[in-house]
Amino acid sequence: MSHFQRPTGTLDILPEEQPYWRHVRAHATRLAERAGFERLDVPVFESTDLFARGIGTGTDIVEKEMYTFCDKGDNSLTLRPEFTAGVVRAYIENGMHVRPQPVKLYSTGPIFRYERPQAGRYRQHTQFNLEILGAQDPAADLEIMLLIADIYAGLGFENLSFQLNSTGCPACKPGYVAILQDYYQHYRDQVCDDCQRRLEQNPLRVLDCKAEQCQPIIANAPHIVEHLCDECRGHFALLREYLDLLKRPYKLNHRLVRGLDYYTKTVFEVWAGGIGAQSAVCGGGRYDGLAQALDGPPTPGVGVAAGLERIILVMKAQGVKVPPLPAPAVFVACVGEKARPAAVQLTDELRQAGVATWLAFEQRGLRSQMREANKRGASYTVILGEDELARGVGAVRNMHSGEQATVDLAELTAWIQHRTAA
RNA sequence: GUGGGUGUGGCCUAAAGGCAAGGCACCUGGUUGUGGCCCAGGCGAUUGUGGGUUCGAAUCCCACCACUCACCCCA
Repeated sequence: MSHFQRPTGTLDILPEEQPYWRHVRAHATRLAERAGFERLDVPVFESTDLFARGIGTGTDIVEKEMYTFCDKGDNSLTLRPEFTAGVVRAYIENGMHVRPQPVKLYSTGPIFRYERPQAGRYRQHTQFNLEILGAQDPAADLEIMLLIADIYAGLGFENLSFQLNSTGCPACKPGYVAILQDYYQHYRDQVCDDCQRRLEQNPLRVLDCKAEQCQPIIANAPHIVEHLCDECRGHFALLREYLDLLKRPYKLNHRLVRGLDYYTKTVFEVWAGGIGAQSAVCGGGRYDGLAQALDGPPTPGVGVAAGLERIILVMKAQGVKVPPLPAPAVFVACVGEKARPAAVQLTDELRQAGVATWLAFEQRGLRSQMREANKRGASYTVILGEDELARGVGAVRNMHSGEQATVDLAELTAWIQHRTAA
């Protein structure tokens, strides 16, 4: 065996896996476009500085997870560790703020983060991403959440848990952080080492600590929703009112804080069971300060990113069926060198007519070719040998019933077309 | 970055210090030109890599690599 292996944390997606991928992508794309989202493709790599400034220099992603390299022009570039920063950059750079607002965009493709792989986590994974730029209305937050919920529902998912919280804005978040830090003062020597560090660097993160000794302290910690400013409180109340109106269940999770700096107001995740410890199948929220942080015009935004590998894990765990790979409609077998030109010609003719056709290569026994036709799941096998050539016909065998007919070569394509039309 | 588990043909699984065995898959034949079931044969492994112990290592020891699960964190 070759000593070449795929890089750690990457995936080969084999042909037999593709039905899942095709189905998820087609479904998500269809629903996104139905809701007025347009596709935006952004580069796989961007200036390192874009992500550092967009995501935040104190975050794990920027601190230790980026694939950063220097190109020959001595520019520091980074393989995108998420979509949002690139999408907002594209919005600003292409002057999309002069289009009718808001702009609703979807993107899909590979994302790169240098992490230790585990169930549902890879160094290269694939996201389906939605963003609404230029809308402050909580109805935009709602629309993102509804769309993502509809995508999961349409895939047949059950038992998903929607987790919702608000993390405030620059006007109220610092006040809450101070209150939280103040509360933790009393328990400084009781919390885990990680939380001692978090209290200095990223205080909100103490809330989703899983260490045993921190649980009772978290349970009694003040809730951010009780310390929001008027604007944030109103926004959050309206969003929840809409969700209730539409009878969309969600769980208010005071401990939900996300790892990226740019989030303001709404944050949410969707959790699925049965796929290991990495159970979030999507995560998102509002980022009203991001465009400005990237030197663009002040532009509110809200979005979500869904991980396709995890979605496919859920599909498998829940036994969701997907359309199978298409099998060839016709297998062209040929006996004897003299029949080959006719076989090649017939194959081309069938394909030009839109019939999925497989041609047997090499000179092999008919038995072997029939076996191959069977294994490939062909509906019909056309046998071309010297007998048939002499009479200008092909022997056409129905591989399901075993019936065999003799058909004029001139009419064969139409004959097959007629019988294989969906 | 930390910790646990696992590495034997393409895939699955035996061999517990003494000839690396079997199943699936693949190829060929049993039928001069007819698939699925059956039967026969064949191809295919320096046992993840490198060292060490031993007369002898898939097996014991060490290191590295990879996979995997979990922590951290996240899709």
